[in-house]
Amino acid sequence: MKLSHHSDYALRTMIQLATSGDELVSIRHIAQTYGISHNHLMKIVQGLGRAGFIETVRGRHGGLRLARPASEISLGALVRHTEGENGLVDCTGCLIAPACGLPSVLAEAMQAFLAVLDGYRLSDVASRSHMLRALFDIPTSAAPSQHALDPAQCHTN
Amino acid sequence: MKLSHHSDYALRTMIQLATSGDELVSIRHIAQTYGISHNHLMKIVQGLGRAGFIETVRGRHGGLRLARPASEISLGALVRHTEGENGLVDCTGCLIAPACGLPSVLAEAMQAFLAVLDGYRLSDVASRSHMLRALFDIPTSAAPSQHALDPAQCHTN
DNA sequence: CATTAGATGCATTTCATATGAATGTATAGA
DNA sequence: TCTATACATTCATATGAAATGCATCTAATG
Repeated sequence: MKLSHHSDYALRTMIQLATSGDELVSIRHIAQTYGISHNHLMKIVQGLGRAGFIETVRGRHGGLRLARPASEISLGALVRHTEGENGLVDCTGCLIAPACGLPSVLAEAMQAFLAVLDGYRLSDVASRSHMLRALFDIPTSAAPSQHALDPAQCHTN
Repeated sequence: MKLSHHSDYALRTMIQLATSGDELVSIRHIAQTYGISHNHLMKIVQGLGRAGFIETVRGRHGGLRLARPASEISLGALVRHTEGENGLVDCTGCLIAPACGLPSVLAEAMQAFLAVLDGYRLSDVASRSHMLRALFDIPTSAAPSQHALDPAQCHTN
């Protein structure tokens, strides 16, 4: 059982945007950061845009930014969006479907999975902003939009 | 996020074996029940055998049966086996891996998922034995647990 | 010893996913 | 206004894991 690359890249994109604050970041730049296909990321971004997670700005100097603060974006909502809401198994055509107790158990397990993610927000997984900015090669001058609190505070470990 | 067909078929096989009691059931028969590839199911079965979930009997009138009572087989253990124990994402090569908070959150969610499955046993999802026996076309005379009767019933085609 | 059924390795096919290419649309700046 | 840049959209292609098929081996039964 694996998260699709689609979800993986969507989450990484969101982390990069969270770290970049109000700065616009281009799809090309993000794709280069992770060494993935520009075209592929484009489609993922469109999904994120349509779902209201990010804002996209066209034209020269365009790019992406979060539509809301990272602290207001639920990881559960993100994963629900990127993974779709379909069940873990497809029982259509299965002979024993009417008598099978599996779907309900799997649905319960899936709910538990998503419930954990609902308890975290984007800001929780992008909390090491100092380290992340270094990795993303963001100049420290371009501080994350809101108040710049003590960078030492960001370290969670 | 989906369970692999591999897991799906493994679980279905286990349900059929649970419903068949001590009777040996051939791989061919199970494959025909679900309309899937005999060869494919063979490999899944081998995995279940090596992991100690089932007993396999070679030779004429051979087949499969559960290695332990269905009430002692945990669904969590089964899914852990069929899905492997690898994480939901592969972070090797990801630039931000050292600062990324995602893996730990996903691991926690996965644990919650498996914890739910650990709370159920094979017998829980195969509990509608009367209905299942009808679907599997198991004669009601062949009681769920005990001895075999009519040898003619062994032939699957 | 012939038949049945699981064990195993290898080749092939299938299909969702990922990638690439081409074109359209919107914005900024010279 | 013109050009460069960047997101939007559609269609075509490539890739890789999963599934399937085939051949051969081992084991058990009558």
